[in-house]
Amino acid sequence: MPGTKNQDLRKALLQSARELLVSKGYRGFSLRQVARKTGVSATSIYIYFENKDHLIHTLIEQSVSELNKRLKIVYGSCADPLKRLEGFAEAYVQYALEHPREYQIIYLASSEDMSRYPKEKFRKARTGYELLTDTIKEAVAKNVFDEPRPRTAAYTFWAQLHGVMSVVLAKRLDTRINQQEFINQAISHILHGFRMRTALQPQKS
Amino acid sequence: MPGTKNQDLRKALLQSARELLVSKGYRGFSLRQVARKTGVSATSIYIYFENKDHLIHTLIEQSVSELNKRLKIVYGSCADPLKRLEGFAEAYVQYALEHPREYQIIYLASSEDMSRYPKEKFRKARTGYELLTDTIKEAVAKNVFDEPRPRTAAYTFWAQLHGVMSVVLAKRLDTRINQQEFINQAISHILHGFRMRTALQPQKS
DNA sequence: TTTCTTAGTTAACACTGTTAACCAAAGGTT
DNA sequence: AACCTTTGGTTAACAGTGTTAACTAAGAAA
Repeated sequence: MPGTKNQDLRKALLQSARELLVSKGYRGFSLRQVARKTGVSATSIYIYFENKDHLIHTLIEQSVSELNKRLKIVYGSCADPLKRLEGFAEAYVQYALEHPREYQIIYLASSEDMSRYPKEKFRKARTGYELLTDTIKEAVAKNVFDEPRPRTAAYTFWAQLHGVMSVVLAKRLDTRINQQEFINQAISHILHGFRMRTALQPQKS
Repeated sequence: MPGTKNQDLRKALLQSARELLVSKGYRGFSLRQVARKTGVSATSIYIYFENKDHLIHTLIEQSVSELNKRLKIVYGSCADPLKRLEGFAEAYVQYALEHPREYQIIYLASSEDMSRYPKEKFRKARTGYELLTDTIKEAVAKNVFDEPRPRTAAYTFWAQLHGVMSVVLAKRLDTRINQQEFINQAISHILHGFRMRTALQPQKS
């Protein structure tokens, strides 16, 4: 029935897809299951999405904008750049812990086996970086940081955070290490790494 | 022919598998292709490996021990703990850049869709962490670091490095950012984050 | 010589993503 | 009203996947 607004089915497919991805993981995720769950034939998916990768890209896009939304809130509610940076880190971590599967698929896009993540969506993903870059610039202006390349620094910041969370989510931590403590220590280290570096050279033995 | 030492075919399978994984990526990797390339039927693989995951685990194990070998060299050839730490970072980065596909499959093991990476192989993977932990302890002893939990710190160090390299390899960097410069800055930040933290609080505006 | 084990095979199952061919309902045009 | 075209969906099929079951041939052991 062409009567039904096509966007309805599209949304339903995305919803089913997300639920399946979250419950079964990426490996156990198939288009045919998505179709079955939605009560529609498998090929209908191709009316709304170019292919499997495109569907997943759309899922990722949603997750990214959810994460960015949280970052924007922090940005708007924190005046001090250093505190704001800390807030970014906490929001990021919180999102990753609350939605581990979603978080992981965000970074799935890049595992190069996946067809290239489209430029346009990539740009959208970058708004988070821009908030971060601005914050770092502010910190530099206030002489809290000494950072010649704020944009690069912003990427460094995210990259380090991502590494930490990917280790946590992969449950690759030594069992003797407390997870929350690990995260806290990592955030502290990361922030500390951005501090004014007077006298970089340590005392030689 | 039972005459052929079964380890020969096993090795040949692993070799084909590695080449395919490197050339086609994880997505385009299939057991049947491995078998075809090796000139054997697909089901023969199941004589030497429990299943696809187990084959990949073995590949990962090899890569991990290659990486660990490089780290051991650094460990043995660097007296100063701080320089050694830097050497670890460089060796790690170099390995990731030289063998990007291999590096990526190491971290593939954890993407949780994959069947659990066996404990025993996991332990082997930890020898790298131990070298690192020792080095950090040394640095603490020399009063270069102030680190209450060296083991946690070691994980933090790897996690951050991993984040950096995974961003680089996923080509997720803004085109305006120079890759090598990004890596260098990241390493510098990471090391800096471990430095003695006297006067942690910044001047408030 | 007969039996047993080993290393390998082929055939088959139940899936997968994706395409081609088809169909029915709705809308617009004459 | 009658026709055509588009839209949103279907079923059937293709080529490929991981994995299992049943089988076979070669060598070792009895």
